[in-house]
Amino acid sequence: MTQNTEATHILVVEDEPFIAQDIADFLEDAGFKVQEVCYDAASAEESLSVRKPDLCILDVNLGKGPDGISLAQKINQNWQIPFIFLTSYTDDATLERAKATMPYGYISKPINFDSLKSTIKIALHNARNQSEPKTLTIENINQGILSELTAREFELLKDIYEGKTNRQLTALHYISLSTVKTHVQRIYEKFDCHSRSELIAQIRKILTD
Amino acid sequence: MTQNTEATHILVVEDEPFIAQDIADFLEDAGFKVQEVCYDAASAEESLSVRKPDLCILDVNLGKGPDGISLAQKINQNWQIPFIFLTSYTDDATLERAKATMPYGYISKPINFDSLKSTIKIALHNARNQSEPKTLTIENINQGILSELTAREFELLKDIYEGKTNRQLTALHYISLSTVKTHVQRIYEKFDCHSRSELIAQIRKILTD
DNA sequence: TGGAATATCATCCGATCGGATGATTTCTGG
DNA sequence: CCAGAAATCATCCGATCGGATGATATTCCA
Repeated sequence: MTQNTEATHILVVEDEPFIAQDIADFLEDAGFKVQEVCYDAASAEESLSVRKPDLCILDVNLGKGPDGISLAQKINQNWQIPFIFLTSYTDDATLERAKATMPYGYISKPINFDSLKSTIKIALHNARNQSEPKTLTIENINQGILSELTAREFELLKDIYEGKTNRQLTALHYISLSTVKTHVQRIYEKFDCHSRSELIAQIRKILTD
Repeated sequence: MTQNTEATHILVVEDEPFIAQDIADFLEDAGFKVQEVCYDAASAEESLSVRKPDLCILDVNLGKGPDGISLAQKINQNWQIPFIFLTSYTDDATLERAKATMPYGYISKPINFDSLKSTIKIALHNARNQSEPKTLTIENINQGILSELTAREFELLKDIYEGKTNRQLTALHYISLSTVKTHVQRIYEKFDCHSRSELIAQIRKILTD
């Protein structure tokens, strides 16, 4: 039950090598795979862009350079990977900044490894069961349909999703009614549907999974 | 910043009186209001039904009687209050059960009060910023529109939201096309809109706030 | 450079929709 | 019991939509 078919990859970002090694050792013992141990935000970003871990453990304080919180913000922006903060002292101002990044957990030093393990498992579980509603992007839509939408078709799609009529689309996109209709027909084909409301229902389904 | 206009009320459920008192003392020091300290699940339920705290701290093991995890399930079912688990030992089977309740945090004994405080603050923040998408109920809809929908109109509305055409509605609800159209017109009036897709967009707006 | 993909516009037609109006039958609360 | 709300069905009409077909311009990559 602890071991899945695929091991959970964890990225550890901790500037103190002794502590970093302690954590890494514990994680391996607990059955996780440590993707990498990074001692600063820059190398962590490098590691993140190369291969996405399943979870990150971030020390809030990382010596010189960007701290763990700004790294967390980048994770949210670019990779949406769950992360857990680790910190040696907790002043309220820092905590306020940390809260805004919506961490999946928070562990204060000295580390209680029992807490760490549980927090990791719960973070992974919550992340998996979250299924955050996707945003309406052409990538998300194209993954859910037969043939891919073109950029222009997607532009129209966004407005259709907002309830616009064909006539409104002509004004919004400076094209003739004929053109709108042609695009709409192509969109219907790609979604394999036959009305606006059916289309919207399908989009919603794709976005909410 | 730590102190809001209204203090945060916390319910502590912990069967060991010494530890319970430690926690309560710490919470008060940290600026929280301890609503009550309960030594078992039954009295905790009592306290919950009388007055909803802002957060619960639940020991997983509560001696005899229901444990903290089954209490957590009831909280999810009835009150949707964020809670944090507290536990003295962490066996995997228990952790599996705990994960399913989607706790906002997990602290292992011996308690690191710094972690506890941070975890509480983050739990409260996450709970507040969740804004779970409302479900499509007649109550939620009626709160968002001018004149209230009737039960029948709402039944049709649900299918329209799913992308059904008027003709499909006749089959689904065993009524004539005329009747469907009359209902649909009433719905449009109440939403102050003029097409299906506009209606759907408005519903989505109401549900996602 | 030349074809494929994309974006644009047009015409025609039947289906469906949106809207107005009016009528009958329950159902329900005072 | 009665008035009003709710649900049902009908007819008529113009607007819009969905679908088919065909044409031209632009862009972009091989």
